[in-house]
Amino acid sequence: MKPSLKMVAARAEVSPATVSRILNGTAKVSAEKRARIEAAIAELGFRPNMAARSLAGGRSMSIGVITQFISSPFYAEALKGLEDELARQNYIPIFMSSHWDSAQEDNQITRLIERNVDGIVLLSSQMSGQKLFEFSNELPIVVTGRHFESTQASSVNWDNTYSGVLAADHLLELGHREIAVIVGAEGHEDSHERMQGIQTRLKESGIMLNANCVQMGGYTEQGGYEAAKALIASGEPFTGLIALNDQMAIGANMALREAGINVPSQVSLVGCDDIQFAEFVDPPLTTVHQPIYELGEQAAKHVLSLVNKVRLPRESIKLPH
Amino acid sequence: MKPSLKMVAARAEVSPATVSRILNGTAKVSAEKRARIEAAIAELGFRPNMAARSLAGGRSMSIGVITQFISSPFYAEALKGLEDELARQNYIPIFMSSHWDSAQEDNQITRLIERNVDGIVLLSSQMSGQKLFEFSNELPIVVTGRHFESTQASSVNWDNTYSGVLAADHLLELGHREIAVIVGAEGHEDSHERMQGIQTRLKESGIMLNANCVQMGGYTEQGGYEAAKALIASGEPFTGLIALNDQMAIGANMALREAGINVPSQVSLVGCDDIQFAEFVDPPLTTVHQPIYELGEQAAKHVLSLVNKVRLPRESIKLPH
DNA sequence: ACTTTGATCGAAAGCGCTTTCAGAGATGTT
DNA sequence: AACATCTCTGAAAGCGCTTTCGATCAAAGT
Repeated sequence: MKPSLKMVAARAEVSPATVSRILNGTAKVSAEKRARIEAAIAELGFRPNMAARSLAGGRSMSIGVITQFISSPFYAEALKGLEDELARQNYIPIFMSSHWDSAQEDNQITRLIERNVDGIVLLSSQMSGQKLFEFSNELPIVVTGRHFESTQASSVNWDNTYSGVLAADHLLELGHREIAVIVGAEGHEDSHERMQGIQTRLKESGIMLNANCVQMGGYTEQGGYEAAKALIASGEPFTGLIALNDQMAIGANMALREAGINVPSQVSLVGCDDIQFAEFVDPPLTTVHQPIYELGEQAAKHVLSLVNKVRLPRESIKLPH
Repeated sequence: MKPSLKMVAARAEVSPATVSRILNGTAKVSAEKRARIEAAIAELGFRPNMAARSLAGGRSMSIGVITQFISSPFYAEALKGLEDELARQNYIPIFMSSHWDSAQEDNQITRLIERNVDGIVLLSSQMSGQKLFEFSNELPIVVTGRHFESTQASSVNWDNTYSGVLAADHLLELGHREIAVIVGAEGHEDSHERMQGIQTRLKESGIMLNANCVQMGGYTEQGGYEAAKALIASGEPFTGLIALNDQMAIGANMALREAGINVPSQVSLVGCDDIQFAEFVDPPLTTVHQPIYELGEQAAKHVLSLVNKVRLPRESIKLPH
């Protein structure tokens, strides 16, 4: 059968406790025994059993990660960042999808807790602050895309306001004065912040955003497509168009093309996020790059710091663009 | 503290064994006790501890899933299919990326075994048949994108030959006689099979594929882009172009556009896979749809059947297009 | 020479479940 | 009425580790 810690101990002629100690580095062991144990481990091909470890030790060396949809192109790089950073510290991520459904999100978190994850990362969670707070009493939580802090929770985010500023600046520099925006969804902090940044800049340039020029696209290609159609149909003139994420920008691009409006000669289009596909759209999408990989990495670092109760600089992290 | 099975037992005034029995449905329990236990579970909000379960019971109710890259747009739907089907049977997937590196793949499998997964699904594994066989002696394995069978392993795949046939037929029906192909990578069964299908059809129409008209694109956008450039540079005339996956087709599309070759009026382009983004390319990509979601679902069904030693129809599954 | 201290290690008690084994009733059989 | 069969249940032994507690022995202090 599979070699167990006990067998290693027997072979190295030490007690199981000592083997455990060198496995975890929890106490000094004489060089001689250490050598014997390491030899035994190698000879037997011993690999500790995580179930037993987590039962006895109380930690599972795994972190739950909840996304809207595992394969969301938007989070692709973030997941990679998470995976890499966790692996570096010998943890594994357990990914789950909530499919934009807050009930499922709840349910998934419960399943993760049941599986003894040591902490949870929520990418763009929809959950109410109240619920979030309750969960954060049970185990360490890190959220992205919104602000949230408590003793067992922190958040990692980009400076969304600034990304709005960048998008607006780009259009202003090109000389556009009639600008339309496709926003995400109601109540999304990041959408709101980006909009904030845009409006600040426009106001500084003496431009007022007409309400007709702001449409909601729900962050999807389809939504962006429809939002752009609505903008065109509204008759409101615009020569610059900002979509608050790339997926909507791609949809909008299609709608513009279908309406016979050329990008970029007639309308300048700016997206946000710089997802992988952005460069393969025709024309390649102008977009505000966000350090997505780093977001994942930071999120990982922060849950682990909470798990290990190591103090990391705490105010919500804001990654630059 | 967290409620344990023992506490439930105490509250319901039965033995822990009986609680376990109703939890697992492993034996009949009188209606009266069942009711008491269920009440106790609800009142205490008891959730079994997976680590303990898997230590005692020998199964972890989790399946390892290895992909090249978790967020690969190609596997997006497959992962969803896996996730859904596993959830239905109360299992969870543990996703890991191998980043196209067979050493990492090895390493990840070891990490999964260490974590007591009950089975493993390999999406487009690069691993040698030998290794695969060794692992399949340790635990149930299902592979996709290649053929592999043993007592503890099976494979799920599409009928790739047929998808090649479909792509070729499409171009032939449009009247094309000069056809070029961008293939995947050396030694990839699926690429090979698709090519097989294409050549069969072309031969039937009396068309010989010139070696210059076949370029390798490594399944990436970038690779497709370069392959198309090479095709154009070769001077070989072609009016129909098949890329053996959509990502390469998207790259090829860019190269054609840059070369001033219009799609579809000058060259008809056909992709393969029907990934999410295919419809947002300009022009929307013609592609051979593959039931990717179903692939994931089937893969899940098959590992679980191996895990539970239930016999499912075994010859490798071939899903239609 | 005798107590203190410190370092290294083993015994043993769990962690929260599952599962075998056998006992106790209930039911059926001759 | 006596015996064989079932059905339901509890006691108890682990599953493979971690961790506390105290023992042991060498070095150090007085």
